[in-house]
Amino acid sequence: MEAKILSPSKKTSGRLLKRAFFRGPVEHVAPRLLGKILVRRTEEGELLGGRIVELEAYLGPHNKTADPAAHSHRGPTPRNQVLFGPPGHAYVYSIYGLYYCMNITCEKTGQAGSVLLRALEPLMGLEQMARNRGLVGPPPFSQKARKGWGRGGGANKSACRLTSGPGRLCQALGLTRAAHNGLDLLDPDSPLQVWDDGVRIPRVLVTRRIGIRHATELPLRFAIPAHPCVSGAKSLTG
DNA sequence: AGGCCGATCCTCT
DNA sequence: GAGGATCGGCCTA
Repeated sequence: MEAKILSPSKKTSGRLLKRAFFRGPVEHVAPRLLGKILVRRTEEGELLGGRIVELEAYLGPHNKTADPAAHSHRGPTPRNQVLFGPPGHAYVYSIYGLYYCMNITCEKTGQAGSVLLRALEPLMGLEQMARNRGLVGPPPFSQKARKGWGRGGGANKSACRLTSGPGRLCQALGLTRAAHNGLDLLDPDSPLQVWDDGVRIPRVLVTRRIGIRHATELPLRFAIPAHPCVSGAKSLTG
C-alpha cells in the first residue's frame, strides 16, 4: 500500500501563512496545518524542510477540557513562556537530554494552545538533513536512500527516516532551543518559516496522542492517512 | 540541595 | 518488545 506522494515535482515554494491562521482553537488549527511546509534557512543560505504530515494539538489552561499533558498546563514558567506569547511562533524544548521537539504556538496571546510537529515529508536539503541526522556514511541507510534523494519529488520510506518523529525532524533541520525557540514563523526575514504551497489534504486521520502519560484519551493527533512518513499508530485503537 | 522524570530514539533480542 | 542514553526543569524538603 504505497501512499500517494504529495510533493511537487517542481522546485518547492510557497507563501507565508497569515497570523490569523493560527489564532483559532488549536484543535481546529492543527488539522489545517497538515500539508503546510516547515522551512529552515541555514546560515549558509541553504533551505532545509518538508511537508507537515503528522502533528498533535495541546490545549492551553484556559480550555474547558483540561490537558495535563500540555507543557502549559501548570501556567507560565521560564521554560514554556513562549507558549504564552503570540501565535505563529516556535516553541523548541529539549527532551530526555538528547533531543529537541518543536511546537507552533496557536490561539491568542496568553492562551497557550500549541501544536507539536511529529513528522515531515522531506522536501528540501535532504543531503544536509541526512548529515544532521548522522545517517551519511555507514550502510544500510546511505547507499539505498541516496537514490531517492536529489530531486524534490519523492517520499520514499528511506527518506522518511530523516524527519519521521518529533525528535528526528528537529535533528534533521538542526533546530535547537538556543537558536530557534521563540522565532516568529511568519516573519519574511525569519530563518524558520511555515509556507503554504496550495496543496490540499482531502482527508485527515484523527487518533489519540502518542508518547504521553496523561490525557491519553483525547483525539488530538492528526495525520495524513497512509502517508509513509507518518510515525507510530495508524488508527485510533492502535 | 536533591531527586524524579519526560510530547524520544536507537539497538538488540 | 524492552531497556539504556542523558540533562534541564520543576517539585519537595
